[in-house]
Amino acid sequence: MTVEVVDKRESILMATLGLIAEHGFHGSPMSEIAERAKIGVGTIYRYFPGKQDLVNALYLETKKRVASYILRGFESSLSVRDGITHLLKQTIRYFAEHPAELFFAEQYEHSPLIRAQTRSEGIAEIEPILRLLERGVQEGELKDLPCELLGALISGPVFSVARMFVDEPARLTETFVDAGVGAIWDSIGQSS
Amino acid sequence: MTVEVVDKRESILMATLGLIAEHGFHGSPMSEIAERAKIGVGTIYRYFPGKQDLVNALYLETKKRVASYILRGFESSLSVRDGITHLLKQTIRYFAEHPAELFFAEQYEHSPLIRAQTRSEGIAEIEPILRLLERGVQEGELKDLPCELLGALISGPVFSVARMFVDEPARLTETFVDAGVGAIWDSIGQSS
Amino acid sequence: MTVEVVDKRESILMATLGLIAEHGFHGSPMSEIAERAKIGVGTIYRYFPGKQDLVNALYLETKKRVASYILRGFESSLSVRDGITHLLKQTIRYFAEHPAELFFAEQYEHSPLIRAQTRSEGIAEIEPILRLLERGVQEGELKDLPCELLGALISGPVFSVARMFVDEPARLTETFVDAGVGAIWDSIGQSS
Amino acid sequence: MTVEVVDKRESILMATLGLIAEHGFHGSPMSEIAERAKIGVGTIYRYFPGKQDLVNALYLETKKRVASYILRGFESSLSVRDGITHLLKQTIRYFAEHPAELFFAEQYEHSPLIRAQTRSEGIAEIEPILRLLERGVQEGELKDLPCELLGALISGPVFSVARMFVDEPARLTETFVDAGVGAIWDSIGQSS
DNA sequence: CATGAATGAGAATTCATTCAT
DNA sequence: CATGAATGAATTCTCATTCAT
Repeated sequence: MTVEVVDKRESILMATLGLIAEHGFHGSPMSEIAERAKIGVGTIYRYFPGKQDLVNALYLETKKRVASYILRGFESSLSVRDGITHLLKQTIRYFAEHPAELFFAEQYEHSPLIRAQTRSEGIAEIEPILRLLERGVQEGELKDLPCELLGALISGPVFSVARMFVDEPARLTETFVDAGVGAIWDSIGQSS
Repeated sequence: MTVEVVDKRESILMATLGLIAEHGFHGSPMSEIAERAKIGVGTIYRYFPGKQDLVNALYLETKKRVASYILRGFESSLSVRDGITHLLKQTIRYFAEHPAELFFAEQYEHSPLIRAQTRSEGIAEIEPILRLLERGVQEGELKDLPCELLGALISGPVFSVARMFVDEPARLTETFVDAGVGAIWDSIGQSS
Repeated sequence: MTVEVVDKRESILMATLGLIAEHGFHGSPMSEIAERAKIGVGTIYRYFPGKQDLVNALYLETKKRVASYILRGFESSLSVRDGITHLLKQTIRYFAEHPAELFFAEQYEHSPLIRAQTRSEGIAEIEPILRLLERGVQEGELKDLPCELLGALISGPVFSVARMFVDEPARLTETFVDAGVGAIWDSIGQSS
Repeated sequence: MTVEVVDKRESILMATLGLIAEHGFHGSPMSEIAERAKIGVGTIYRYFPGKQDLVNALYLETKKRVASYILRGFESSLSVRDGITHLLKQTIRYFAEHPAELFFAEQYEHSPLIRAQTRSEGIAEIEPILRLLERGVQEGELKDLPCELLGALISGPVFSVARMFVDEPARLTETFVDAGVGAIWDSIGQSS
C-alpha cells in the first residue's frame, strides 16, 4: 500500500553522496550509508557489488546529472562564445546550489582510487562540449591551442570558482557569476 | 663513520609523498611507508606523533618547498604582469617536474581530512602573491574583481594545466607553457 | 532451529572473567577472549564499545551476581549479629566456590584502572549492608566506630579469608568457615 | 667530583614505585620510569635484566623495607598481645604515611603476574611474625585456629584499614588507629 | 658505563562483506 | 527480497628491549 517515495537504489546513492562530501570515502562506512539511507547494510549489496562499485556508479550518475543540467537550454546553433558562456554559467550555478556534488566530484576527480578507468567512462556526456571546443578553434573564436589545454583552462577554474561561491555565498550574485564566466572566456577566447 | 645519506625524517616524508601520490591517504599504511623508507614502523612515531600529523607536516613542508621554488627569481619590482607570469610559469614547471607533489597537493587540498585548519597554516608563503594581486587591482593591471575570485581564477587552472602537462608530457614545451600562462593571464588581466 | 546454548554476550563475559582471573587485564588480549568465547574478535565490539567497557560491565555484573547471592536468605528482621554472620558466611562460601570471580574482583578492586568511577557504581547492591552496619552501631551491637572503619574491618578479611579457602581447599569446612566468620564478627561486634 | 646523592639503582626503584602506584604496571613504560629516574632507558637494563625483574625486585625490597620498619621496637620478649598490637600499629602507620607503597603492594599482591613464585620469596622477613602467631596459639592468647587463617585475619584488614586512612586522612588519629588495631586483635585474640 | 634511537612483535579497533533467517 | 549479526583481515599505534656510539 505504501508508495516508496524514492527507490532504494536512489536513496543509497544520495546517502553516499552526502556522506562522502562531508567525510570522504574512508570516512563513510557502508553501515552509515545504510543508516542514512534507512535500509539494512546487506541491502546495499543487492544493488551494488561492493563499495567501490557503488562509488563509481555515483560518480558516473552524478556526472550525467550535472551534464544534463548544464546542457539544458544549450543549442548547437549558438555561437561558440554564447555556447561556452552558457555552459560555464550553468555549471557554476549548478555546483553553487549543489555543494555536496561539488565536494564529491572534486574529491573523486583528484583521488587515485580511480585514475583513468572510471574517469574516462561517461565521456559521452561531455562529447558536445568537446565538439564545441573543436569548432571554436576551427572557426577562430577560440585560441589555437590543443583541446587538452583548452579543457584544462576550463575545468580548472570552473571548479575553483564554483567552490569560491560555495565558500563565500555572499558573492553569489549575477554580477560576479558573469564576471567569473567572462574571465574564463577571456582565457580561451581569441582576443579580437 | 657511516654517513647517513638522507636523514630519516626526510626519507619518511618522501616515502609518504610517493605513496600517497600513488595510492592516496588510505592506500598508504604506515607499514608500507616504513618499508619504502627502509626503517621500522615504530621509527615513524619517533618523528611524528601519528599518521595525521605526518601528513600535515608533509603538506606544510611541500607547500613551503613549492613556494620557495616559485618565488625564486621573483622581484617585487617587477610589473604585476611580469610578476604573475613568472610565478605561473615557475609553478607549472615545478609541478610538471614533480608530479608526486602535484598529485599529493591536489588530493590533500580537496580532501575533507583537512578543511580549514591546516589549509590556512603556512599562508605566510603566499603572502607576496596576495600583495601582488592587490597591487594589480589598484594599479588597474588586473580586472577589478574580489581577491577571492582572482585567486580562484589562478589556482584552478594552474593546477589543471600542470596536471595536463604531467598527463601529456609531449606537450611540455616552452611554447605551450607560455600559451597556458598567457591564457591564465588573459582571464585576470585588464584587457587594454 | 539451533538453540544457542549460551548467549554471546554472556560467553564473552565468562571468557573475560576466566582470562583476567588467570592472566590479568593486560594478559588478556581481545583475540584470546574471542577465542575462548568461540566467536570472532569483531563480535566483541558488537556487545561492548571497547575493552575497558567490557571489563567495567563484567565488574558491575559480577558485583550484582555476588550481591544477589549473598543477600539470599537475608531478612532485615534478623538481629544485626545474625544478619552480618549470614552475609559473611554467604560471601565466603560464594567466593570459595567461585575462585575466578574472587581473583577478578580482587584485581579490579585494587587496580588503578578503576579508581572511584566504576567502583562507586553499583553501590545500590550494598545499601542493605550499610544500613545494617548503621543499625548495629545505633543499637549498640557493633562497636561505636565510623562506618568506613567498620567497612574496612569487614571487606579486608572477608576477601583474604575467602582467598585462604581457595588456596587451601582442605580447610573449607563448616567449622573453619564458622571460625572465620566468628573472628570477623569479634572484630566489629560490641563485646558484652 | 659530583657526589651522586642517590644511587641509580635506587632512583630506578623509586621511579617505578611511584609510577606503578599511580598508573599500574602496564601504565608504567620503561621510558617513563627512565625519565622519572632521570637516566637513560638503556641504563635500567644495566641494573635489572628486564621489566618483570625490576618489579619483582621492587616488591621484595619494599617488603623488606616495610618489615624492617614494622619490626622496629619489636622485642620477642613482649607478650603476644603487645607484640601483635605493636606490629599492627606500625604497619598501619607506615602505610598511612607511604601511600605509594601501599598501592603498589596491594596491586602486586593481587596480581596474577606473580602468583606464588615471588610472593613466597622474602618470607624470611615475616618469619618472626609467624613465630609470634604460633606462640600465641600455644600459649592460648590467640584463638586456636590454623596459622593460615590467623594470617588471613590479619593481612586482610591491616591493608584495608591502612587504605581507609589514606583515603580519609582526617580519620588518621591515635584514637582511630588504636580502635582499628584493637578490632583486629579482637578477631584473633582469645576472648578471656 | 651510559645513552637513547631504532626496532618489530603484539594489542585494540574498524569495517567491507557474507549469509542464515 | 531485505536484513543485520557475525566475521577476521587489515590498520594504527605502543613499548620492552637491543646495540652502536
